[in-house]
Amino acid sequence: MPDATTERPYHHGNLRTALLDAAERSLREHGADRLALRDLAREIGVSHAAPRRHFPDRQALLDALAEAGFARLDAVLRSALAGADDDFAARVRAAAVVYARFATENAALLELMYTSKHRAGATRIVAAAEAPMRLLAEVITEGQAQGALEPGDPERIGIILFATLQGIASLVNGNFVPPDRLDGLVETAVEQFLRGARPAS
Amino acid sequence: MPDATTERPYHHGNLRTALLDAAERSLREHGADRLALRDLAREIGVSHAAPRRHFPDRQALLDALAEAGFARLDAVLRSALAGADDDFAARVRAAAVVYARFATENAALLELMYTSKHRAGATRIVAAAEAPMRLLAEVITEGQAQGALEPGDPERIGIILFATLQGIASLVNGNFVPPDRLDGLVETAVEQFLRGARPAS
DNA sequence: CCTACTATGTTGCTCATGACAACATTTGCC
DNA sequence: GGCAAATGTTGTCATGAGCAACATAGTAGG
Repeated sequence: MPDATTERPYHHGNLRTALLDAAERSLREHGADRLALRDLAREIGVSHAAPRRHFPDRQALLDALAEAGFARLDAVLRSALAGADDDFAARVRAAAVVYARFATENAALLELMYTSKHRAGATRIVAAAEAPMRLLAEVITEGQAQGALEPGDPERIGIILFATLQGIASLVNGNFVPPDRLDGLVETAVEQFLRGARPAS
Repeated sequence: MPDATTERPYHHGNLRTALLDAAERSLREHGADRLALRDLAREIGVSHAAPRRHFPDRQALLDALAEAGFARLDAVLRSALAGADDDFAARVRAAAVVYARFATENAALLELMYTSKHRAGATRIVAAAEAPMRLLAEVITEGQAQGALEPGDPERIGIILFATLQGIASLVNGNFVPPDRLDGLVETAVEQFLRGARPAS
């Protein structure tokens, strides 16, 4: 019987979600290294072993966070593109700005997302990453159709754009470049990209 | 008195270096997460508390590894550039290829190097990173002098090149892109960079 | 030489965490 | 209603980080 005052039913209801939420906050505040399952359990008010019912081990939770991160990134990008002009340059700019913002506002999460190395079972993460990458590739394809871009494998070109943005964000997140230079760098990168990948006149 | 057979003098001689070496191997084999000071101590044959005399805590060791990593990267880049042609495009290509190789052959180390977030005292790492960045900027400056590049802050342009390469390596290291595409991507990225940053004709 | 003094290692703790097992309570389905 | 699967709980173990007190080895003056 639940205690009327503390209101703690035996079953939490949706511990999994609560864990992911708490984990994301912890990630943001303290980084992945200091994220402890037991902390989350305490914070939520369940026993220290409860998380195990939803995530076999710590890494599984981190993987789930990364996976969700890519989904969110995809959503954010899609939303930005939906609101953007039809002009190819404008669309690339919009995507780039949004990506950069997402990447710097969720630095620790980004790290998690791209740090799948050394785990065999990162298949889900890689799959989740395909959505935003395909999205970029689609934008590229549009650009090629508009004649703004040289022909060629759109995926390859998209990957390079993706990589450039990720690299810039990574340099900012690592304090190698002051944050106030972010926008300028992204802008220059996009300009160069547009110039470098346009058809030979 | 040292035991003649086990040959273990009370003082190791240069534990610090031994620790860094062992740490780098462990990093390469198991990743930063599973790097344990006690493991290193065991492997080297000293007591579990010995590392503390050289690194106040685990993070300090990781920081030292990252710092050394940037030094090595700088050396590798310098060496590649020293052996490269005077031609600007050739120099950029050489640097890019070497960077990409270093980054993918030392994936876990690279991660450490760029993951200084969330630590206040990462000053040394950031400082160490300046060497290779300056090097890139110098190459850019040369290119501008040769007229192969548009004028403008060489640092900014160098950062973008740097970021692009880092991003590509990161995507490969994270298994988001198959390793055999690395060379092609780097090449394309360099071509686009050279086209995108050259002076408006 | 011999005596501090400092650097470097060692032993022995404490504490936290992840992982696991055995048990308890719900929930839902037949 | 009753049984099986979910979901939580308590208890335990192994491991590692960090700290303190102690031991040993170089080293620098006197």
